[in-house]
Amino acid sequence: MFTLEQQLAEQVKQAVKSLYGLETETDNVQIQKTKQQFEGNLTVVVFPFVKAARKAPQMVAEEIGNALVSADNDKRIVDRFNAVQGFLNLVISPSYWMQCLQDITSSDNYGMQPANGHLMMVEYSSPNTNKPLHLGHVRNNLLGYSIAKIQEANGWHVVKTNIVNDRGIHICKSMLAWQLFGNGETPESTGKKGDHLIGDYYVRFDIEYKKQIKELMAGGMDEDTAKKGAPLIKQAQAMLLKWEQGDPEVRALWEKMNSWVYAGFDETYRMMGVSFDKIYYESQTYLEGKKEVERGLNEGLFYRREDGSVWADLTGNGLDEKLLLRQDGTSVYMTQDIGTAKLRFQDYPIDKMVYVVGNEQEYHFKVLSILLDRLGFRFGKDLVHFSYGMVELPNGKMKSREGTVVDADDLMAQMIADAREVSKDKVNKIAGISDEEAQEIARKVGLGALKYFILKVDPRKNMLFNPEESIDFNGNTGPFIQYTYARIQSVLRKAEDSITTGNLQISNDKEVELIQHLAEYPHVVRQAGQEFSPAVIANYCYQLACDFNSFYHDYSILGETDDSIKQLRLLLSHTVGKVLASGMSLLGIEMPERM
RNA sequence: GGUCUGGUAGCUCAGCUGGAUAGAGCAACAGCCUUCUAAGCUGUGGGUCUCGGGUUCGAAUCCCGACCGGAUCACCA
Repeated sequence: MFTLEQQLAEQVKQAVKSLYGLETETDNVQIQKTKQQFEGNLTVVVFPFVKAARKAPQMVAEEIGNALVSADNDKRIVDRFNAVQGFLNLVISPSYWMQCLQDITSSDNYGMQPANGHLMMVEYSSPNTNKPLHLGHVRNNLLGYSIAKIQEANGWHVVKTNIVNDRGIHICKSMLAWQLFGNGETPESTGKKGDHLIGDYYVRFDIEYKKQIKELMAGGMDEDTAKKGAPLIKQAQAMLLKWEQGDPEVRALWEKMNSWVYAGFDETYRMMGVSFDKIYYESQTYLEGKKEVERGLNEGLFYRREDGSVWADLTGNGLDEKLLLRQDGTSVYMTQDIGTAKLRFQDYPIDKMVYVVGNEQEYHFKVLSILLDRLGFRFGKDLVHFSYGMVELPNGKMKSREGTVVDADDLMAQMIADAREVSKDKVNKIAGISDEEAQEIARKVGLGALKYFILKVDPRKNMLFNPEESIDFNGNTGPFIQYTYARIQSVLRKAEDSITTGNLQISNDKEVELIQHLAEYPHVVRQAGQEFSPAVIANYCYQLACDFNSFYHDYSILGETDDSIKQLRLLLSHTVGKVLASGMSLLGIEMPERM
């Protein structure tokens, strides 16, 4: 099936050929949506043909317009036109639009591409196990989940994965602080989520550590020596060493504390509505990475310095030299990522690997790509680093240690509470609704507001979040779109017995605009996939909801007396609801049936 | 300093593969509920698209330069 644009482009191509003898490609025919202030649905820009025609733009537009209008009956889709300078505004015939609406309505999985037989793995979230998730992770999780959904819609078989950074000095710090100051506290004994409890001890470590540094410096030591020599950091490093040696006591403590954290993360993920098909743990992949580095060393791809550390020379790639193994033989971030990549490609027939990681790590992924390629992994060269921007607060970046982080659990709870509060102001809305249902609606709306707020902005750009100002529920927001959907469902519920399969009749421009908008959905999904941009979907849904609300305000659906007009409006409303729900689901946003 | 990236209304953001008079939301102001859900609709005000050159029929959009901001260039992750 050809799109309207494709059909028109073909016709313009023919017209230009017969009128001016100019051979052109349909790709060169510029067609855009007609601006609001002119009559028409689509506009052909005729400037490119002016030269060959040797006529004024206005004249060229009119000649092409006439050719389109006088096309054979079976091909004729242009009802009439108007030409404004070099712009040929086309009014598409109502019969085309009605057929279009019916095609959209009757298609299953409208906007979704058929399976392409390829597997894409999307890595996102990737938390450290020493503190709870914050707003930065929220953006990562929402983007990762949405990208996975969008690529699925574009025909990929997607495997969502998570690499948990469960080992290293950071978790040892929490473990040590808990051992020293914890008095055996547990999530059960404190009523705290496990990740928050561990986070508290991570902070506690830092406080005690700073105290020691201060004391040492008061005793005349310089700062650097104090930082390196403080007993606490020595103890933490000793603990890490024991961990690497497999010391049973340390391992047992580590297992216990990580299990608390995972229970906490699970709860956060569940509330956020994200999930994974396969989770990797760095404690299980870093050794594989070391093996690969050793192999590379033996094959002469890397080199060892005198101090025993192992490096990759990337100067030939325009980069620097990169450390792969420390002089004590322990692995670094890069080593682990190599190991993780290897295991993943052993586990799955991956055609495309996507890493959803902040733009601060662009250098890292550039290097990873080169190293994997050098090690002979065919997937290395074209791995995708989906690099997104930071979430900034009014006074800059979030800093864990300065207590300026916005906690993910708190934020979601706050959003839901706000949504509950807002709905209380809406009296006489939904009579006789149960408490549970009201809470469920508040959950969808609160989370919808948060998710939309984050996903509507271009992922590549940094975005600002002001904790002082609550996230809106009016205007260009998730709840606005959810509300539009709920309204539609309300109408459809009431219309249930008056839906027939009678004739359809278009009766105004707003209906046409809506159909035209609906027809763009598959293209929007494709574009979002190509650009890795949930924002494209979000903006589309907003526009569609705007158009529908305007239509809804101006015309009665159930009150329409002409049955064929009423049937068209019902069908149109139904389909708008369907597409809105589909689009929002690609953002991981649920739609309430009423609100 | 090298590399990457951004600068559009008071604020948050669209638009950026060149097209008509640059769009939304929030905030401000003024209207619209005995009628399908007012979390809605309509209107008013608000802009040297950072600045300067260039490319062309046409530039917020492409190119060059400047200024300002952010990221990165760790034996951190």
